[in-house]
Amino acid sequence: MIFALDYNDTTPIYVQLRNCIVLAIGRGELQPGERIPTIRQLAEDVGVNPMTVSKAYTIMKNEGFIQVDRRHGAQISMEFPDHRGFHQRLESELRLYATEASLRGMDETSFMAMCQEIYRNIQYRPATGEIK
Amino acid sequence: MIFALDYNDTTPIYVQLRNCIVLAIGRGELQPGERIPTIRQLAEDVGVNPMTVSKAYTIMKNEGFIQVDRRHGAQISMEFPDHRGFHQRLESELRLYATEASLRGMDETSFMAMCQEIYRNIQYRPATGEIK
Amino acid sequence: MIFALDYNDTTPIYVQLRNCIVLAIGRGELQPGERIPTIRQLAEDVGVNPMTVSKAYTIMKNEGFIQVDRRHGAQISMEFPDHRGFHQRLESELRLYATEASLRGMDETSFMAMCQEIYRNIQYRPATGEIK
Amino acid sequence: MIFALDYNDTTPIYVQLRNCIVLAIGRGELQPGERIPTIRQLAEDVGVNPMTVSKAYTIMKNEGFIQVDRRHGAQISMEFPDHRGFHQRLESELRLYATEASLRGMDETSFMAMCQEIYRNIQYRPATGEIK
DNA sequence: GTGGTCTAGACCACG
DNA sequence: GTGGTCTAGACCACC
Repeated sequence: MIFALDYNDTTPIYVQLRNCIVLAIGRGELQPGERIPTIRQLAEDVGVNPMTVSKAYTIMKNEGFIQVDRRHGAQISMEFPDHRGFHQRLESELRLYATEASLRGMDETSFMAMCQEIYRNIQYRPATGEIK
Repeated sequence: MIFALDYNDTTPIYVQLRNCIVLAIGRGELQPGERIPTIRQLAEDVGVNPMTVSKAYTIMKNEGFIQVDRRHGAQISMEFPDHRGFHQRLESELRLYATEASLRGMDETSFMAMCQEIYRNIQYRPATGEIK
Repeated sequence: MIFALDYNDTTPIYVQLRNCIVLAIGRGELQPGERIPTIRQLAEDVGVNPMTVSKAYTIMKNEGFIQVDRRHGAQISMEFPDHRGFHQRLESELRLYATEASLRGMDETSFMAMCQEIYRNIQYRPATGEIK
Repeated sequence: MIFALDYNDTTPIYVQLRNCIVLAIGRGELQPGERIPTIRQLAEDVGVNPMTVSKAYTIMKNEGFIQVDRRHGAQISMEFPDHRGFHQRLESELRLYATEASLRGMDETSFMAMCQEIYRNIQYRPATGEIK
């Protein structure tokens, strides 16, 4: 597993790791139930401090993205239940970005096209629930 | 002018201030060309150090949201030209949030409805006519 | 006489005024010996404080660009003798900009072409001394 | 690393620091990829407040001259991409200085000679080959 | 250890 | 009056 970390970015490394894994699930590269490397292994692979990976795993566990089993290491969760406050956080972030896009001249059509194109590019579909 | 600052949030105060002002423009509460408080005034209003407000004004000036006139303090820009790299930043942020929404079970219809509802709630519309 | 002042620029207004007049001489719009408006007149024309124009006139007088005569107001100098330290200042400023241009990928040919094109666009030629 | 700061100059210290570093890159004294002192170290070396150095680093980071790595401090960028508006700024500055030089009697030959001599003195050359 | 943020208070140039 | 700069010193998150 290899990730593109940007040390010049102010985003903390452990958040970048978390984002990379979430995006990898979205792209279908990581499947629900799939094992992910141990903390030490991943730390070595991407060349960061194990503490940093540990922090990333901890928040992903808290967010419900991964399951940590002492015997089997960690694996991607089988499903991702709604997380407290996610809906609200999503709304407030979307509002901020939509506002900036609008101010900078992006009209509704372009904005919606971008949203749709991005959403449809996501490979992951929930295992439960019908696919529309 | 009163803003809701969250000191428990790790987001720096000056970024929170910047976001509040961008959102206020989007809501139509701040009009292009309208004066905004002086650094000292806003600092006193929200109870922070003037340097913190100054930093917020500096980045908003660099981003093109406000103009700073040595004589009269600052005002909202008349137009907001595209900013270096905004489109790319928007895309990568949207992808991250869309992915997380999808993982948590939000289908395309719901996601698009949310995006549209948020965009349509923005009051600001770019000036497309002649200068009055 | 009308100048394009940029209040959003951090360059002091009186320096902007000074630069505008120097450039106007270079473009041939202001001729050596030509009268320029009184402080009050120019202040009214461009809409700034008379103190600001006064400051601009003072430095231009010190730099040798204008002559201030109590009876006739001010006028463009007939010649512009070398000013203490100008050569050194020119060199150090050119070095800074040339360096930045080089770092950003501008090669010698492009840089020299730009310098020549700019110099040849200057209309003013000294009254004394042969034209080569 | 030692810099010649001029406290009588109105140019802000952090801009002077920035200019010193840009010039040092141009002279080849600082190589792309090379580490530069930590904020605290440089602050101590030149005898200014760390916040002043921090501001210099921030603008150099924004301008693309350095990269800041949370782990190891800062280093000179490997390449210096074009910066928004630099070309235009260069042109307007060159025009102002070329005009003043012409007014003061510097003919085209002398001016071009000076430009060329300065450019050729720059040691830095953009990497055009493969990455070693 | 690093850079980033914030404060309190001072001084300055500008207009 | 304004914004801009600088200091001294503190605290924080990150690694």
